[in-house]
Amino acid sequence: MEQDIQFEPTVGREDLLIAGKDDAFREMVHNLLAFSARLEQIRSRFGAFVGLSGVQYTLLISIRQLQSERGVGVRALADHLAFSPPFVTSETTKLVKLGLVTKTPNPDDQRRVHMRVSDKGTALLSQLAPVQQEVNDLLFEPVNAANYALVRQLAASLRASAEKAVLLSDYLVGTERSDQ
Amino acid sequence: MEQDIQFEPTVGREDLLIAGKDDAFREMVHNLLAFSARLEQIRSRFGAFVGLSGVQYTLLISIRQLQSERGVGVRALADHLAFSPPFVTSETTKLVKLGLVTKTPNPDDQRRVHMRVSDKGTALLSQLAPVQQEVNDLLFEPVNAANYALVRQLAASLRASAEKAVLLSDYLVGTERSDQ
DNA sequence: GAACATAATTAAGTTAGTGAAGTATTTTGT
DNA sequence: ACAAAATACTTCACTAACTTAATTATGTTC
Repeated sequence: MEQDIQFEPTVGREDLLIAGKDDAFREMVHNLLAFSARLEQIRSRFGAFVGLSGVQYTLLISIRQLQSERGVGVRALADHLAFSPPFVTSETTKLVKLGLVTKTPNPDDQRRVHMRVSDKGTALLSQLAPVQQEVNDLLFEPVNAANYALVRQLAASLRASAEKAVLLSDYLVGTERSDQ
Repeated sequence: MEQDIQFEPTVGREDLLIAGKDDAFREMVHNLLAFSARLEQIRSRFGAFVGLSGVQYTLLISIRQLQSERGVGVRALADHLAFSPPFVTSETTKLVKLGLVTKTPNPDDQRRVHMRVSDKGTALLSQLAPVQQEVNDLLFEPVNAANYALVRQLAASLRASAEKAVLLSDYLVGTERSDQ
């Protein structure tokens, strides 16, 4: 009987196939997809709590995360979140107008800008902290002392491999698509 | 010295704090965020490869995933992906017009609709399979035979806990926000 | 069988997000 | 030294993504 194979497998590596089928893999991807949709919903709620859109909230915490001593640039932030630079400019400008973020020119390169979360922005985020605690405690309930290190390591390496996968998919779509 | 604490921790559970700080947790969240942004980029590429938008591609594979013998309804699909039902209606109607999806009325309840991926849709997806294989192999490179079961289990339980966390955040934003 | 609830759609609008072009600055090659 | 090319950000003009509100049709309840 050959009819077992319903679809072409969407993954090739033997490690990720079970009895030659990708059902388990697909279910995993589908769960990750749903998880990621929920993360976005939650970010919208967090934003709403402090009067921001979900994206603005995401930008704010990403600036906080990426800002070094000096600050983070528009391009770096856009790349991180997979937004276009103009979009980052326009949304962060709103955050500046709200007084939550500062933009200062990079003294070494006047083209660049350094964005940082202002004191007011930090205050706003700390006002949100109790809500985040409650929600995050529940959201990451499956993560515990026993698997925390592993999950963190996994998150970091998946992020890295995903960056490579984007480049590969860009290449594949760019080339193979052209001869259609 | 008390100055060690820069920000209010964004998570409460002891398991997820290291020396009372949430730095590692925040980095993990930030990595998951970046990962999820890359997933979306990749879905756009997959879509582009077969002439669909990223969302349309996502809808197509989600229909395939959720369709039982009968098919999946608009509401169920909307909930799964956190879209509004009208949006699902309009985008899936496009897929129907492209012949990739079928919509048939539920015989038991004439209000409902059963969506299924058509043969043409299945063919389109299997045409994409080789690209998916290459990209997915790289994307999930950190997942291997040793940790596959665990990662799958984690994906499933995180999805479930995220669903609860959305409800909680809805509640918290709804209530605590009102007295501002 | 009237009142209510639910599923999907249509219509109308907003917001999110992009590409193209522009400005200012820095880098490169000669 | 300085024109040419490259880079960082912005402004502008627009498209696509997505939502809320109202509509239609069917099903449920008492």
